[in-house]
Amino acid sequence: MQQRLTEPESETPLSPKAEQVLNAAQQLFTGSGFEATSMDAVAVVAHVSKATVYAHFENKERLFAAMVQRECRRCMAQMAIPDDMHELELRAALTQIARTFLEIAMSPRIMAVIRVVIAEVPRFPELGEIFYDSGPRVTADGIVRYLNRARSFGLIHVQDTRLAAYQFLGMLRGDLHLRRLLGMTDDADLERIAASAVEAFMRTYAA
Amino acid sequence: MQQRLTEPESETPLSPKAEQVLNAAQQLFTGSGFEATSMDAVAVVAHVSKATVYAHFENKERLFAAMVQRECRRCMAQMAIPDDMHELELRAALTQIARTFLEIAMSPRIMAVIRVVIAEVPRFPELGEIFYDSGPRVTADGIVRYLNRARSFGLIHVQDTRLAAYQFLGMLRGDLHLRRLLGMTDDADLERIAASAVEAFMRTYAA
DNA sequence: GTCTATATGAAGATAGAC
DNA sequence: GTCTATCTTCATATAGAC
Repeated sequence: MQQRLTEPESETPLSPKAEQVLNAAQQLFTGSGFEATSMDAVAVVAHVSKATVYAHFENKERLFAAMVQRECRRCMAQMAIPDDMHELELRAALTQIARTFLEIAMSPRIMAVIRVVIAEVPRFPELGEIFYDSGPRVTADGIVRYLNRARSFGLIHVQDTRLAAYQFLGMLRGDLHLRRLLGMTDDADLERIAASAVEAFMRTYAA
Repeated sequence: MQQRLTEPESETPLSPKAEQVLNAAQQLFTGSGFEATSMDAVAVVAHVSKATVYAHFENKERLFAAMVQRECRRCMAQMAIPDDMHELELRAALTQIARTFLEIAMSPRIMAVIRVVIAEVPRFPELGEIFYDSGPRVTADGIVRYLNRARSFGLIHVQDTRLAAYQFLGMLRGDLHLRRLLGMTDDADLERIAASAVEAFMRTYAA
Protein backbone atom coordinates (compact mmCIF):
# COMPACT_ATOMS: atom_id res chain seq x y z
CA MET A 1 0.00 0.00 0.00
CA GLN A 2 0.94 3.64 -0.40
CA GLN A 3 2.66 3.18 -3.70
CA ARG A 4 3.12 6.10 -6.08
CA LEU A 5 -0.21 6.82 -7.67
CA THR A 6 0.73 9.00 -10.57
CA GLU A 7 3.20 8.76 -13.39
CA PRO A 8 4.75 12.25 -13.60
CA GLU A 9 6.09 11.81 -17.09
CA SER A 10 3.57 9.43 -18.60
CA GLU A 11 2.96 11.21 -21.87
CA THR A 12 2.65 7.87 -23.60
CA PRO A 13 -0.25 7.94 -26.05
CA LEU A 14 -2.93 5.60 -24.80
CA SER A 15 -4.32 2.67 -26.71
CA PRO A 16 -7.94 3.02 -27.86
CA LYS A 17 -9.16 0.50 -25.28
CA ALA A 18 -7.32 2.30 -22.51
CA GLU A 19 -8.98 5.56 -23.54
CA GLN A 20 -12.38 3.91 -23.48
CA VAL A 21 -11.65 2.68 -20.00
CA LEU A 22 -10.54 6.13 -18.84
CA ASN A 23 -13.63 7.75 -20.30
CA ALA A 24 -15.85 5.26 -18.55
CA ALA A 25 -13.89 5.78 -15.34
CA GLN A 26 -14.39 9.52 -15.54
CA GLN A 27 -18.10 9.20 -16.08
CA LEU A 28 -18.64 6.69 -13.29
CA PHE A 29 -16.17 7.96 -10.68
CA THR A 30 -17.32 11.57 -10.97
CA GLY A 31 -20.95 10.49 -11.05
CA SER A 32 -21.06 7.95 -8.25
CA GLY A 33 -17.83 8.25 -6.29
CA PHE A 34 -14.92 5.88 -5.89
CA GLU A 35 -16.35 3.10 -3.76
CA ALA A 36 -19.76 3.10 -5.36
CA THR A 37 -18.17 2.56 -8.77
CA SER A 38 -17.44 -1.06 -9.50
CA MET A 39 -14.85 -2.30 -11.91
CA ASP A 40 -17.62 -4.35 -13.48
CA ALA A 41 -19.48 -1.14 -14.26
CA VAL A 42 -16.34 0.43 -15.72
CA ALA A 43 -15.87 -2.58 -17.96
CA VAL A 44 -19.50 -2.51 -19.13
CA VAL A 45 -19.52 1.22 -19.88
CA ALA A 46 -16.15 0.96 -21.64
CA HIS A 47 -17.43 -2.00 -23.70
CA VAL A 48 -14.52 -4.21 -22.67
CA SER A 49 -14.13 -7.10 -20.30
CA LYS A 50 -13.03 -6.62 -16.73
CA ALA A 51 -9.79 -8.45 -17.41
CA THR A 52 -8.98 -5.85 -20.07
CA VAL A 53 -9.45 -3.09 -17.54
CA TYR A 54 -6.92 -4.79 -15.31
CA ALA A 55 -4.58 -5.30 -18.25
CA HIS A 56 -4.23 -1.52 -18.58
CA PHE A 57 -4.56 -0.37 -14.98
CA GLU A 58 -3.01 -2.26 -12.12
CA ASN A 59 -5.97 -1.75 -9.81
CA LYS A 60 -8.89 0.49 -9.03
CA GLU A 61 -6.78 3.08 -7.22
CA ARG A 62 -4.41 3.56 -10.15
CA LEU A 63 -7.31 3.86 -12.57
CA PHE A 64 -8.82 6.56 -10.38
CA ALA A 65 -5.56 8.47 -10.10
CA ALA A 66 -5.02 8.28 -13.85
CA MET A 67 -8.49 9.71 -14.45
CA VAL A 68 -7.90 12.62 -12.08
CA GLN A 69 -4.51 13.37 -13.60
CA ARG A 70 -5.94 13.46 -17.12
CA GLU A 71 -8.71 15.85 -16.05
CA CYS A 72 -6.18 18.16 -14.39
CA ARG A 73 -4.17 18.39 -17.58
CA ARG A 74 -7.24 19.14 -19.67
CA CYS A 75 -8.49 21.77 -17.28
CA MET A 76 -5.19 23.62 -17.10
CA ALA A 77 -4.82 23.78 -20.84
CA GLN A 78 -7.93 25.97 -20.89
CA MET A 79 -7.22 28.12 -17.85
CA ALA A 80 -3.82 29.49 -18.82
CA ILE A 81 -3.60 33.28 -18.61
CA PRO A 82 -2.36 34.60 -21.96
CA ASP A 83 0.75 36.77 -22.17
CA ASP A 84 -0.93 39.46 -24.24
CA MET A 85 -3.06 40.29 -21.23
CA HIS A 86 -0.93 43.37 -20.55
CA GLU A 87 -2.02 45.09 -23.68
CA LEU A 88 -5.46 45.45 -22.10
CA GLU A 89 -6.28 48.07 -19.53
CA LEU A 90 -6.48 46.84 -15.93
CA ARG A 91 -10.24 46.60 -15.67
CA ALA A 92 -10.59 44.77 -18.97
CA ALA A 93 -7.86 42.30 -18.07
CA LEU A 94 -9.38 41.52 -14.67
CA THR A 95 -12.77 41.11 -16.25
CA GLN A 96 -11.40 38.64 -18.75
CA ILE A 97 -9.66 36.66 -16.03
CA ALA A 98 -12.87 36.63 -14.00
CA ARG A 99 -14.99 35.41 -16.90
CA THR A 100 -12.58 32.64 -17.79
CA PHE A 101 -12.38 31.50 -14.19
CA LEU A 102 -16.14 31.44 -13.71
CA GLU A 103 -16.76 29.63 -16.97
CA ILE A 104 -14.09 26.95 -16.74
CA ALA A 105 -13.08 26.48 -13.12
CA MET A 106 -16.70 26.47 -11.97
CA SER A 107 -18.01 24.33 -14.83
CA PRO A 108 -19.97 21.19 -13.93
CA ARG A 109 -17.23 18.99 -15.34
CA ILE A 110 -14.47 20.50 -13.23
CA MET A 111 -16.71 20.67 -10.19
CA ALA A 112 -17.43 16.96 -10.52
CA VAL A 113 -13.71 16.20 -10.46
CA ILE A 114 -13.09 18.47 -7.48
CA ARG A 115 -15.94 16.80 -5.67
CA VAL A 116 -14.65 13.30 -6.14
CA VAL A 117 -11.09 14.32 -5.25
CA ILE A 118 -12.34 15.89 -2.03
CA ALA A 119 -14.34 12.77 -1.38
CA GLU A 120 -11.33 10.50 -1.72
CA VAL A 121 -8.78 12.59 0.13
CA PRO A 122 -9.03 10.33 3.20
CA ARG A 123 -8.18 7.35 0.99
CA PHE A 124 -5.55 9.12 -1.17
CA PRO A 125 -3.92 11.78 0.99
CA GLU A 126 -1.46 12.76 -1.72
CA LEU A 127 -4.13 13.26 -4.37
CA GLY A 128 -5.44 16.47 -2.86
CA GLU A 129 -2.05 18.10 -3.16
CA ILE A 130 -1.46 16.75 -6.65
CA PHE A 131 -4.79 18.17 -7.76
CA TYR A 132 -4.27 21.53 -6.11
CA ASP A 133 -0.78 21.91 -7.52
CA SER A 134 -1.82 21.07 -11.05
CA GLY A 135 -5.04 23.11 -10.98
CA PRO A 136 -5.96 25.88 -8.53
CA ARG A 137 -2.35 26.74 -7.72
CA VAL A 138 -1.46 27.28 -11.36
CA THR A 139 -4.42 29.61 -11.76
CA ALA A 140 -3.52 31.60 -8.66
CA ASP A 141 0.13 31.81 -9.73
CA GLY A 142 -0.90 33.20 -13.09
CA ILE A 143 -2.94 35.94 -11.45
CA VAL A 144 -0.12 36.75 -9.04
CA ARG A 145 2.26 37.17 -11.99
CA TYR A 146 -0.21 39.45 -13.70
CA LEU A 147 -0.68 41.54 -10.55
CA ASN A 148 3.07 41.80 -10.04
CA ARG A 149 3.47 43.25 -13.49
CA ALA A 150 0.49 45.54 -13.05
CA ARG A 151 2.08 46.80 -9.85
CA SER A 152 5.42 47.35 -11.55
CA PHE A 153 3.57 49.54 -14.05
CA GLY A 154 2.08 51.52 -11.19
CA LEU A 155 -1.47 50.40 -11.99
CA ILE A 156 -2.21 49.05 -8.51
CA HIS A 157 -1.07 49.68 -4.97
CA VAL A 158 -0.83 46.42 -3.09
CA GLN A 159 1.70 44.92 -0.72
CA ASP A 160 0.89 41.23 -0.97
CA THR A 161 -0.19 40.37 -4.50
CA ARG A 162 -0.79 36.73 -3.59
CA LEU A 163 -3.22 37.63 -0.87
CA ALA A 164 -4.95 40.02 -3.27
CA ALA A 165 -5.21 37.25 -5.85
CA TYR A 166 -6.82 34.94 -3.29
CA GLN A 167 -9.27 37.68 -2.38
CA PHE A 168 -10.15 38.18 -6.02
CA LEU A 169 -10.69 34.48 -6.62
CA GLY A 170 -12.61 34.21 -3.35
CA MET A 171 -15.00 36.96 -4.37
CA LEU A 172 -15.55 35.21 -7.68
CA ARG A 173 -16.34 31.94 -5.97
CA GLY A 174 -18.58 33.59 -3.40
CA ASP A 175 -20.99 30.99 -2.15
CA LEU A 176 -21.49 29.60 -5.64
CA HIS A 177 -18.50 27.33 -5.37
CA LEU A 178 -19.76 25.74 -2.17
CA ARG A 179 -23.30 25.50 -3.48
CA ARG A 180 -22.11 23.66 -6.56
CA LEU A 181 -19.88 21.37 -4.54
CA LEU A 182 -23.00 20.53 -2.58
CA GLY A 183 -24.82 19.69 -5.78
CA MET A 184 -27.28 22.54 -5.56
CA THR A 185 -28.70 24.14 -8.65
CA ASP A 186 -28.49 27.88 -9.06
CA ASP A 187 -29.45 30.61 -11.46
CA ALA A 188 -26.34 32.67 -10.78
CA ASP A 189 -25.64 35.71 -12.96
CA LEU A 190 -21.96 35.04 -13.63
CA GLU A 191 -21.49 38.29 -15.51
CA ARG A 192 -22.77 40.28 -12.57
CA ILE A 193 -20.56 38.37 -10.13
CA ALA A 194 -17.54 39.01 -12.32
CA ALA A 195 -18.33 42.71 -12.70
CA SER A 196 -18.85 43.31 -9.00
CA ALA A 197 -15.70 41.42 -8.02
CA VAL A 198 -13.68 43.48 -10.50
CA GLU A 199 -15.30 46.65 -9.18
CA ALA A 200 -14.45 45.74 -5.58
CA PHE A 201 -10.89 44.89 -6.54
CA MET A 202 -10.47 48.17 -8.40
CA ARG A 203 -11.80 50.22 -5.50
CA THR A 204 -9.49 48.47 -3.11
CA TYR A 205 -6.26 48.27 -5.05
CA ALA A 206 -6.34 50.40 -8.23
CA ALA A 207 -4.04 53.40 -8.24
CA MET B 1 -35.46 3.93 -1.77
CA GLN B 2 -35.45 7.71 -1.48
CA GLN B 3 -37.13 7.80 1.86
CA ARG B 4 -36.90 10.87 4.07
CA LEU B 5 -33.48 10.95 5.60
CA THR B 6 -33.91 13.43 8.40
CA GLU B 7 -36.36 13.84 11.24
CA PRO B 8 -37.10 17.58 11.26
CA GLU B 9 -38.50 17.59 14.78
CA SER B 10 -36.51 14.81 16.40
CA GLU B 11 -35.49 16.62 19.56
CA THR B 12 -35.84 13.40 21.51
CA PRO B 13 -32.94 13.05 23.93
CA LEU B 14 -30.82 10.14 22.81
CA SER B 15 -30.04 7.12 24.90
CA PRO B 16 -26.41 6.75 25.99
CA LYS B 17 -25.80 3.89 23.57
CA ALA B 18 -27.27 5.87 20.70
CA GLU B 19 -24.93 8.74 21.53
CA GLN B 20 -21.97 6.39 21.56
CA VAL B 21 -23.01 5.15 18.15
CA LEU B 22 -23.37 8.70 16.80
CA ASN B 23 -19.97 9.68 18.15
CA ALA B 24 -18.39 6.66 16.54
CA ALA B 25 -20.22 7.41 13.31
CA GLN B 26 -18.94 10.96 13.30
CA GLN B 27 -15.38 9.88 13.86
CA LEU B 28 -15.44 7.17 11.21
CA PHE B 29 -17.60 8.80 8.53
CA THR B 30 -15.68 12.08 8.66
CA GLY B 31 -12.38 10.26 8.79
CA SER B 32 -12.86 7.61 6.12
CA GLY B 33 -15.97 8.50 4.16
CA PHE B 34 -19.33 6.80 3.89
CA GLU B 35 -18.57 3.68 1.90
CA ALA B 36 -15.22 3.01 3.50
CA THR B 37 -16.83 3.02 6.92
CA SER B 38 -18.35 -0.33 7.84
CA MET B 39 -21.13 -0.82 10.34
CA ASP B 40 -18.86 -3.36 12.01
CA ALA B 41 -16.32 -0.62 12.58
CA VAL B 42 -18.99 1.70 13.96
CA ALA B 43 -20.07 -1.00 16.39
CA VAL B 44 -16.51 -1.66 17.53
CA VAL B 45 -15.65 2.01 18.07
CA ALA B 46 -18.96 2.59 19.85
CA HIS B 47 -18.32 -0.45 22.06
CA VAL B 48 -21.66 -2.00 21.21
CA SER B 49 -22.76 -4.87 19.02
CA LYS B 50 -23.77 -4.36 15.45
CA ALA B 51 -27.33 -5.37 16.26
CA THR B 52 -27.50 -2.51 18.75
CA VAL B 53 -26.47 -0.09 16.05
CA TYR B 54 -29.35 -1.32 13.93
CA ALA B 55 -31.71 -1.13 16.92
CA HIS B 56 -31.19 2.66 17.01
CA PHE B 57 -30.69 3.46 13.33
CA GLU B 58 -32.64 1.81 10.61
CA ASN B 59 -29.70 1.52 8.25
CA LYS B 60 -26.35 3.01 7.32
CA GLU B 61 -27.88 5.91 5.39
CA ARG B 62 -30.04 7.04 8.29
CA LEU B 63 -27.11 6.85 10.67
CA PHE B 64 -25.07 9.01 8.34
CA ALA B 65 -27.85 11.56 7.95
CA ALA B 66 -28.39 11.71 11.72
CA MET B 67 -24.68 12.37 12.22
CA VAL B 68 -24.67 15.22 9.69
CA GLN B 69 -27.79 16.74 11.18
CA ARG B 70 -26.32 16.72 14.68
CA GLU B 71 -23.13 18.39 13.49
CA CYS B 72 -25.14 21.08 11.69
CA ARG B 73 -27.00 21.94 14.87
CA ARG B 74 -23.82 22.11 16.90
CA CYS B 75 -22.06 24.27 14.37
CA MET B 76 -24.88 26.78 14.07
CA ALA B 77 -25.16 27.23 17.81
CA GLN B 78 -21.65 28.67 17.73
CA MET B 79 -21.90 30.74 14.58
CA ALA B 80 -24.90 32.91 15.44
CA ILE B 81 -24.24 36.61 15.00
CA PRO B 82 -25.13 38.37 18.25
CA ASP B 83 -27.66 41.20 18.34
CA ASP B 84 -25.38 43.54 20.25
CA MET B 85 -23.14 43.71 17.19
CA HIS B 86 -24.52 47.13 16.32
CA GLU B 87 -23.05 48.72 19.37
CA LEU B 88 -19.64 48.22 17.79
CA GLU B 89 -18.28 50.44 15.06
CA LEU B 90 -18.40 49.01 11.54
CA ARG B 91 -14.80 47.90 11.32
CA ALA B 92 -14.85 46.23 14.72
CA ALA B 93 -18.08 44.40 13.94
CA LEU B 94 -16.79 43.10 10.61
CA THR B 95 -13.56 42.03 12.24
CA GLN B 96 -15.44 40.09 14.86
CA ILE B 97 -17.61 38.38 12.25
CA ALA B 98 -14.50 37.53 10.27
CA ARG B 99 -12.70 36.04 13.24
CA THR B 100 -15.66 33.93 14.26
CA PHE B 101 -16.13 32.66 10.74
CA LEU B 102 -12.50 31.73 10.28
CA GLU B 103 -12.27 30.03 13.65
CA ILE B 104 -15.46 28.02 13.56
CA ALA B 105 -16.60 27.57 9.96
CA MET B 106 -13.07 26.70 8.83
CA SER B 107 -12.24 24.49 11.81
CA PRO B 108 -11.03 20.96 11.10
CA ARG B 109 -14.17 19.51 12.62
CA ILE B 110 -16.56 21.47 10.42
CA MET B 111 -14.36 20.98 7.38
CA ALA B 112 -14.46 17.23 7.91
CA VAL B 113 -18.25 17.31 7.87
CA ILE B 114 -18.39 19.50 4.78
CA ARG B 115 -15.97 17.17 3.09
CA VAL B 116 -18.00 14.05 3.71
CA VAL B 117 -21.26 15.76 2.76
CA ILE B 118 -19.74 16.87 -0.53
CA ALA B 119 -18.43 13.38 -1.04
CA GLU B 120 -21.86 11.81 -0.60
CA VAL B 121 -23.91 14.31 -2.56
CA PRO B 122 -24.23 11.89 -5.49
CA ARG B 123 -25.67 9.30 -3.10
CA PHE B 124 -27.82 11.70 -1.02
CA PRO B 125 -28.87 14.53 -3.32
CA GLU B 126 -31.05 16.13 -0.67
CA LEU B 127 -28.32 16.19 1.96
CA GLY B 128 -26.35 18.93 0.25
CA GLU B 129 -29.28 21.29 0.43
CA ILE B 130 -30.14 20.32 3.99
CA PHE B 131 -26.57 21.01 5.03
CA TYR B 132 -26.34 24.31 3.19
CA ASP B 133 -29.64 25.54 4.57
CA SER B 134 -28.78 24.70 8.14
CA GLY B 135 -25.19 25.95 7.94
CA PRO B 136 -23.70 28.30 5.36
CA ARG B 137 -27.04 29.90 4.48
CA VAL B 138 -27.75 30.83 8.08
CA THR B 139 -24.33 32.45 8.37
CA ALA B 140 -24.79 34.41 5.15
CA ASP B 141 -28.30 35.52 6.18
CA GLY B 142 -26.94 36.82 9.46
CA ILE B 143 -24.36 38.93 7.67
CA VAL B 144 -26.94 40.21 5.21
CA ARG B 145 -29.13 41.32 8.11
CA TYR B 146 -26.19 43.08 9.70
CA LEU B 147 -25.28 44.84 6.44
CA ASN B 148 -28.88 45.91 5.90
CA ARG B 149 -28.91 47.61 9.26
CA ALA B 150 -25.49 49.13 8.71
CA ARG B 151 -26.76 50.54 5.44
CA SER B 152 -29.89 51.93 7.08
CA PHE B 153 -27.59 53.79 9.45
CA GLY B 154 -25.70 55.19 6.49
CA LEU B 155 -22.50 53.36 7.39
CA ILE B 156 -22.10 51.70 4.00
CA HIS B 157 -23.10 52.36 0.43
CA VAL B 158 -24.09 49.15 -1.27
CA GLN B 159 -26.89 48.12 -3.57
CA ASP B 160 -26.95 44.34 -3.11
CA THR B 161 -26.07 43.46 0.47
CA ARG B 162 -26.31 39.73 -0.23
CA LEU B 163 -23.76 39.93 -3.00
CA ALA B 164 -21.53 41.99 -0.72
CA ALA B 165 -21.89 39.38 2.02
CA TYR B 166 -20.86 36.63 -0.39
CA GLN B 167 -17.86 38.68 -1.46
CA PHE B 168 -16.84 39.18 2.16
CA LEU B 169 -17.16 35.49 2.98
CA GLY B 170 -15.38 34.61 -0.25
CA MET B 171 -12.43 36.81 0.61
CA LEU B 172 -12.26 35.18 4.03
CA ARG B 173 -12.24 31.72 2.51
CA GLY B 174 -9.70 32.68 -0.10
CA ASP B 175 -7.95 29.53 -1.22
CA LEU B 176 -7.76 28.28 2.35
CA HIS B 177 -11.18 26.70 2.17
CA LEU B 178 -10.33 24.70 -0.93
CA ARG B 179 -6.94 23.75 0.44
CA ARG B 180 -8.52 22.40 3.59
CA LEU B 181 -11.21 20.58 1.66
CA LEU B 182 -8.36 18.91 -0.19
CA GLY B 183 -6.78 17.88 3.09
CA MET B 184 -3.73 20.09 2.71
CA THR B 185 -1.97 21.48 5.72
CA ASP B 186 -1.30 25.19 5.90
CA ASP B 187 0.27 27.77 8.15
CA ALA B 188 -2.29 30.45 7.35
CA ASP B 189 -2.29 33.67 9.33
CA LEU B 190 -6.01 33.91 10.02
CA GLU B 191 -5.72 37.26 11.71
CA ARG B 192 -4.06 38.75 8.67
CA ILE B 193 -6.64 37.26 6.32
CA ALA B 194 -9.43 38.68 8.46
CA ALA B 195 -7.83 42.13 8.63
CA SER B 196 -7.20 42.38 4.90
CA ALA B 197 -10.71 41.21 4.02
CA VAL B 198 -12.18 43.80 6.36
CA GLU B 199 -9.91 46.43 4.86
CA ALA B 200 -10.96 45.54 1.31
CA PHE B 201 -14.62 45.57 2.29
CA MET B 202 -14.27 48.97 3.97
CA ARG B 203 -12.52 50.48 0.97
CA THR B 204 -15.19 49.16 -1.34
CA TYR B 205 -18.37 49.83 0.59
CA ALA B 206 -17.78 52.06 3.64
CA ALA B 207 -19.34 55.49 3.48
C1' DG C 1 -4.35 -8.41 -25.27
C1' DT C 2 -8.75 -10.02 -24.73
C1' DC C 3 -12.26 -12.84 -23.21
C1' DT C 4 -15.41 -16.08 -19.76
C1' DA C 5 -15.75 -17.97 -15.50
C1' DT C 6 -14.58 -18.11 -10.81
C1' DA C 7 -12.16 -17.72 -6.22
C1' DT C 8 -12.05 -14.92 -2.23
C1' DG C 9 -13.22 -11.78 1.06
C1' DA C 10 -15.80 -8.07 3.00
C1' DA C 11 -19.83 -5.77 4.62
C1' DG C 12 -25.01 -4.77 5.18
C1' DA C 13 -28.54 -6.67 7.51
C1' DT C 14 -31.10 -10.19 10.48
C1' DA C 15 -32.47 -14.40 13.58
C1' DG C 16 -32.99 -15.82 17.88
C1' DA C 17 -31.45 -16.17 22.82
C1' DC C 18 -31.41 -13.44 27.07
C1' DG D 1 -32.48 -3.35 24.27
C1' DT D 2 -28.55 -6.02 23.77
C1' DC D 3 -25.87 -9.69 22.46
C1' DT D 4 -23.60 -13.75 19.29
C1' DA D 5 -23.72 -15.99 15.18
C1' DT D 6 -25.09 -16.19 10.56
C1' DC D 7 -27.14 -15.25 5.97
C1' DT D 8 -26.67 -13.13 1.64
C1' DT D 9 -24.95 -10.25 -1.66
C1' DC D 10 -21.62 -8.17 -4.28
C1' DA D 11 -17.13 -6.37 -5.76
C1' DT D 12 -12.06 -6.95 -6.34
C1' DA D 13 -8.98 -9.52 -8.51
C1' DT D 14 -7.27 -13.67 -11.00
C1' DA D 15 -7.02 -18.26 -13.72
C1' DG D 16 -6.94 -20.12 -17.91
C1' DA D 17 -8.41 -20.46 -22.86
C1' DC D 18 -7.79 -18.10 -27.33
